[in-house]
Amino acid sequence: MDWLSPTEQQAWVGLLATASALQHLSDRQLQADFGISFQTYSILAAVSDSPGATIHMGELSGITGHSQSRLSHAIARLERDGLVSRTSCPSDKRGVHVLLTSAARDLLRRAAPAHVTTVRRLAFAPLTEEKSAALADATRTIWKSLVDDGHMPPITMLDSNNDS
Amino acid sequence: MDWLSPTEQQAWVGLLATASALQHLSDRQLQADFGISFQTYSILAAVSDSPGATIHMGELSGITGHSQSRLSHAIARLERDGLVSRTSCPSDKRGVHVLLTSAARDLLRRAAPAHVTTVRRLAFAPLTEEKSAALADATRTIWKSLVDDGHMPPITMLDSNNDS
DNA sequence: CGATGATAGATGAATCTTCAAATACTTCAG
DNA sequence: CTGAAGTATTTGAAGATTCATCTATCATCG
Repeated sequence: MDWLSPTEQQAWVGLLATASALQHLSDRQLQADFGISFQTYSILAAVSDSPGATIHMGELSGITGHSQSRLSHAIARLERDGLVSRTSCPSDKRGVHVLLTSAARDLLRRAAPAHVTTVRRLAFAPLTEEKSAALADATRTIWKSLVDDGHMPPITMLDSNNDS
Repeated sequence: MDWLSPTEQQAWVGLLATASALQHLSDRQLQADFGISFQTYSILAAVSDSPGATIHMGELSGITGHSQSRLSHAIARLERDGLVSRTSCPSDKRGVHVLLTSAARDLLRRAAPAHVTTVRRLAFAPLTEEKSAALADATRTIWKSLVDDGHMPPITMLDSNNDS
């Protein structure tokens, strides 16, 4: 039985610790400046970025990586707080369309720049262009392998070809 | 206002999504094969790896990245389940030493190889040696910056003194 | 058509995490 | 030596997530 090599162990611990820390710090910033969690921001951003600014629960669950149940509870809270609305999908009445309210669009417009600035400062300011690319490459490679093995669904943004 | 560059955006999404997926899958494996969560494994491993196989709550909190409160609750559950014991530190009676029970040492001995195998398979099998090193390097660089800015405490394993 | 099995989502209970105190001990200033 | 301030940890309640289950809809086939 062999343990991980020193490099692998650093990569493993570094990956988990760094991702967790960055998410935590982003959360703190969003919470402090706009009173919303990172989760809320991610969900709203995902809905906003989808064509027609509306999206099925299932797709949203895939994009955000949340379980259906978790997403359902989260969307229920967002609906209660007046940030999204749900409408039954006309073509498939089992499905549900999630739609941003104008309050949410407003919030997103105000929060996005500060959030991007925070991510830049915390995650990318210390990295050279090459290191950022290497990070993107390594994580994309792992993700692709997870998708190929059927462990995870594909994420458009992480597909091998670059876009703009 | 500028958004992230395509590379940065891929690195950002990739980092968060990959870390979350890997942790989730590791958790599933540990849960299925040994009935313990990833969190439990991490805590037990951290205690086991510390000199004397005993550690203060505060240090453990730093190593695992959990808040003190969360750790306190988690350790209480582990104690209830017979995996750790707590003893008051003799030199500073505010402090608490956490100690593994023999059941926990046993569990860890049995679970470690399978866990390592899972991590290898999911995270490092698809990566070349260079990509693993690049991942370690990028995350270490970010972590160092977070430490320098006072956002996070240093982690010994991520200190820069190693290969590279 | 009506039964069968799959899919999308919602729900409640149990579990876990977070947040704001509370407790207990230590340190230091006066 | 006393009290004030700081440190290490715990606690309880509120909020979030998970797990198993439930409802409603769809798709297929006889």
